[in-house]
Amino acid sequence: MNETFTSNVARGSSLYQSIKSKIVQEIQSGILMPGAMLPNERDLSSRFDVAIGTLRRAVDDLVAEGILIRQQGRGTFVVLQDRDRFMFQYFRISARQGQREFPLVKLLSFNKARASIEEAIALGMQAGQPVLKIVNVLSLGGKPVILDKIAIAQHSFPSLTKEIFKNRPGTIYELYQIQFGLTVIGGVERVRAAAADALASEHLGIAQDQPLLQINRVAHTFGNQAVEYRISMVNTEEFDYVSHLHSQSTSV
Amino acid sequence: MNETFTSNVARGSSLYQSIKSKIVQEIQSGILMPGAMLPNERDLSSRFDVAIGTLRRAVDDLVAEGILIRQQGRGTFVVLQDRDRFMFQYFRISARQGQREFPLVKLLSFNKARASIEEAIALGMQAGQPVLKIVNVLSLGGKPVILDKIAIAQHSFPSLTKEIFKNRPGTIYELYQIQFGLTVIGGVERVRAAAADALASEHLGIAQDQPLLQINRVAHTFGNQAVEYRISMVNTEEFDYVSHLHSQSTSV
DNA sequence: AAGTGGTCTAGACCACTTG
DNA sequence: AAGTGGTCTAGACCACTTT
Repeated sequence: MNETFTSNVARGSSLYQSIKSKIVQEIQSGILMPGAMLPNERDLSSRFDVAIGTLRRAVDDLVAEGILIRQQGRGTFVVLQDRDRFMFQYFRISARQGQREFPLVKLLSFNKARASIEEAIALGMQAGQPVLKIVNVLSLGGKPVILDKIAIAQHSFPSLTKEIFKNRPGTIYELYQIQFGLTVIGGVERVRAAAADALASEHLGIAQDQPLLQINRVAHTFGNQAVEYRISMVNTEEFDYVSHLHSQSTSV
Repeated sequence: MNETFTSNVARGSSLYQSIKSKIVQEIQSGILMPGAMLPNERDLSSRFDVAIGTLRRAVDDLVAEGILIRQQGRGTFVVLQDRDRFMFQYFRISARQGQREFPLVKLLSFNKARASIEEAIALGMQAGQPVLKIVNVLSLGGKPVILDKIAIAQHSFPSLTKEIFKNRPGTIYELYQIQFGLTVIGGVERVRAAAADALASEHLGIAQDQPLLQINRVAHTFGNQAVEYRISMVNTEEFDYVSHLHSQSTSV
């Protein structure tokens, strides 16, 4: 009944899967910018030549995956990596007693270097290729609590300079998304305990060998492609890493 | 058009929400036992007097929440807290190099005690009320890696003895579910770094003051009611706590 | 009032699993 | 072959937000 579709052999095999892929492609290609509103569901369903229920099924999935956001009465939008998103999805450090708080981020260093084996594996590249290495200190309640060491492949961020990074108006992931077209849609974190090294000791104002939480995060964009490798050292004297146990799904 | 419904003023306000509640009630009341197969969707939709799409929407939600599981061609089942479920949802410790592995659990102690303030807050009870305190050592690859200290309210597990606990055929959550009708459906974990104390040092075979990962978990059943408070001390020399960052939902 | 997403219906047909 | 869940249709009407 549908002779006009072009390539329904996208992902999985069902119709709504292929519509998901088409919407994602429009985001990746820049047709749908971060924060942009999608056409309404009736229009979208007729444009894709499917029933509205099928269109909604596709959008349901993308909302569940954190790629789109629906607001009844207003519209459906491409997710923006703003502060709210950051706090909701990517910042799990929370005061043991008291409110959740947005951290103050201070740049310590911004360097070009060659990827170590560990970084190369995490970022899916060859060891020795150029990476940008950034170190930040994050403060909560006025005190330095987290030391973040970020590694990103230089070829993904060709024009990024220390000044651009430092003067970004929003979050780091917002910079990736708006300036470089790389939308972070998820990540995997491996958490362990480690003794504070000299750098952490100095910038977090703690004794060397104090137990810290080490979080190794690989953040990825569509197609499970790695965007950033980040090692966070967290002083958990007054803060916890909070995680919710629920039945996962994972896809895209 | 529907004059036979009894109490659609259950949760939220929509029809599918009230059907969710009815199914959950049948699980809680024991009409639907863990592992049991639900009637097929056509029967269920006519029993609840709704369209099949509405019935499916309700079941969709319960599947996403980890309460039901669908298997195409076979049926829909009440989730059983077996080993697969445990590994999938509740055991996030993974070897840094190598396969994920089911731990060998060894009982260290099983005692009756009075709830500390911390335990009382976690379990939603009064400090000083009776709790059961259980200590386990979990081994991976033949070596002791995790020390688990469990606290549960005695009034929720009236007939539980050391022998019953020790001789359980399956997982701990399976015991809670089948013997005591308490289905764990989720939990919140607060993770931090801590130095090994004497008990951890002794049973994990490590130096005192070695950095360990401490995981404080409150596991809950329907209605966000706390079932268990568990503190895990993990030797992360060879293992990580693995967590996936995705857009959460949370409900029930 | 107009425009958006949210709920619900009443089917048809497809894909998968099992006896 | 019979039974299960999965996909898809083509609407109607409700709830919410904005102008």
